[in-house]
Amino acid sequence: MNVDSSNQLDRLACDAHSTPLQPAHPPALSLEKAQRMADFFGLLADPNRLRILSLLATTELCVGDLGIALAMSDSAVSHQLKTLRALKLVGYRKQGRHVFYQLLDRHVFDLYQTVSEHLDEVRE
Amino acid sequence: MNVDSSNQLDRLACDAHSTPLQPAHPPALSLEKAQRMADFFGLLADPNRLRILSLLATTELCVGDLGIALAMSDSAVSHQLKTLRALKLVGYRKQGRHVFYQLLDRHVFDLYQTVSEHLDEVRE
DNA sequence: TAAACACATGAACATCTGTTCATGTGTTAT
DNA sequence: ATAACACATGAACAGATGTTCATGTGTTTA
Repeated sequence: MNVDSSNQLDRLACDAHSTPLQPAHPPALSLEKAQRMADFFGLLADPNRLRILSLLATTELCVGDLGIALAMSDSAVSHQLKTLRALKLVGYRKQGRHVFYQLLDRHVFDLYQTVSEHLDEVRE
Repeated sequence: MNVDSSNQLDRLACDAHSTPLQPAHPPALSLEKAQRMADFFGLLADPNRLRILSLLATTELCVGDLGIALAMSDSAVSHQLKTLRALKLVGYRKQGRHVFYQLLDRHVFDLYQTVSEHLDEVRE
């Protein structure tokens, strides 16, 4: 185990001046989990991805329809859907030459709505 | 009102082939609101910002302590706190030459926890 | 079979983002 | 007053991200 006296938590500069702290700081998030959470939030950090999700929350749609409804190129839509697919947020169903996408994870839509309401409240 | 026959929603290509759709698609999110939501999620899309928030959720801390606990430079921490301050997610209190930051918006921490649990579930 | 269609995908490119580095402001200690 | 400290901030640079463009795959129509 690591008993290096230069351990970072040993030299918290402000403890003497501030509110008493826990004996040891909970080491926040591990970098690894913080990174996974950041990646997840990053998925929702694009207006076009949010708009795609908001449409799919209402009904199943194919790539072309999404492109038209959102004024995006088919290619751009397809790239975004690939991202959403990789994270298992949307599923798809092939029918002839069309591919219909659906929202897989309602959980995501809950987040979406929570933030939507939050923004309506603060209205900074 | 707009009755332009080239209206995008008039020429949805796949409607005839797919599940019946609403008479008119809800136009998803407006680009403007989608952008505001994306900006908000973008705030949470950085591992170091999440770790800062997770520490501040436990206790008030000054810039230097955050830097040490997270192994970040004071400058990097300060830049991130500036971002969080701008969005009114954290507040601060000056005491001597220290500046103590607190979490202002518990709402954000709820989101943080929701996603944390979500990731533990799916574990892709 | 050939052409048109719906979608996927890799590469290139422009933009955004987070860090470092240098410097500035205000406070405390000598 | 001077030096050291705690923090803020602008510029610059590197890495990540989203779009376009060109092209490829599979399906339907003529």
